[in-house]
Amino acid sequence: MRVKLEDTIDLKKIADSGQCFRWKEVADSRFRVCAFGRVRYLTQEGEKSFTIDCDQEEYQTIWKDYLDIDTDYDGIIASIDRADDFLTRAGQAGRGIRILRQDPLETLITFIISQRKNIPAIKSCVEKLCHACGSFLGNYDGEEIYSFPDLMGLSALSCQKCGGDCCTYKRAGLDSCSLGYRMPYIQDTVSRLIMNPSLIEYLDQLDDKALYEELLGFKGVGKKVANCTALFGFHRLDFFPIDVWIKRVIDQEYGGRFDHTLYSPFAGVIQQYMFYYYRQTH
DNA sequence: ACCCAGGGCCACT
DNA sequence: AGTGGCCATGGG
Repeated sequence: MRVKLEDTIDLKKIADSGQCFRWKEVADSRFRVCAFGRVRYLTQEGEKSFTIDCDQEEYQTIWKDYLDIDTDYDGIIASIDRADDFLTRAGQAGRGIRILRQDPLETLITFIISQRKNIPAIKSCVEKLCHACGSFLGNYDGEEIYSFPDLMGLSALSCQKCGGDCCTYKRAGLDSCSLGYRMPYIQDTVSRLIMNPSLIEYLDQLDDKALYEELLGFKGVGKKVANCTALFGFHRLDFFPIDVWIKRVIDQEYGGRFDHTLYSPFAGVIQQYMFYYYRQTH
């Protein structure tokens, strides 16, 4: 079906924005997206329109929320301080980026993995993890696609028999999915969630401050990963993750100090524009 | 071979 | 509260 919006959407920029790691451009302007155990193709039509291969009902119940269609991103760009030259340019460059409403578990695990990896390495690591303990969804573009594993699948990571380097990997012909020293972090997080199945639901209803503190309680989750998880996995648009790239922006463009609270409650959106723009130009 | 990556933990002050 | 060494792995 074809979708027309009031607001701008740019699929390529979203795919390159570092918030999601399972989008693949399979042809010009055409993206294969795997989320919520489904595989769909999104194709850019105009700057405010795209197509998706699903019916109206599925779009309304799943993908409209996922793509955060109800948030006015052009309005956020319009609110950027014109006196801030860098941010004005970043906002223009990033027009069309949206903050996806991604699955909280997938986001948490993925950003624990992300530490000390570049984006291509994160992508290949996540794909290995999906292949090792996700569900087979079908063949697409000549590739076997697997869902991001649920808690049951992830629990294979701490299989008692195999002591972590699990039989699931052997079956998939993989080693430890390149998780490296993050393996025990993931295992600990997964076991906490299995012991408390309503924990995600609980986290979701906390306010920003309380959510942040709770996220910091997971092993392997520090300030940066907690910020990314809150922003991308719980759609808390006011979180402002500071990674090596944003640190460079702040140091080189703002003399070491940038007050993101100026853009509350959308500081996280501003952060995405900075991140995207700076990476495009350096 | 080399450098670094959407960092966090732990042991020090 | 702030700092520095260390961590496992792979992409460029």
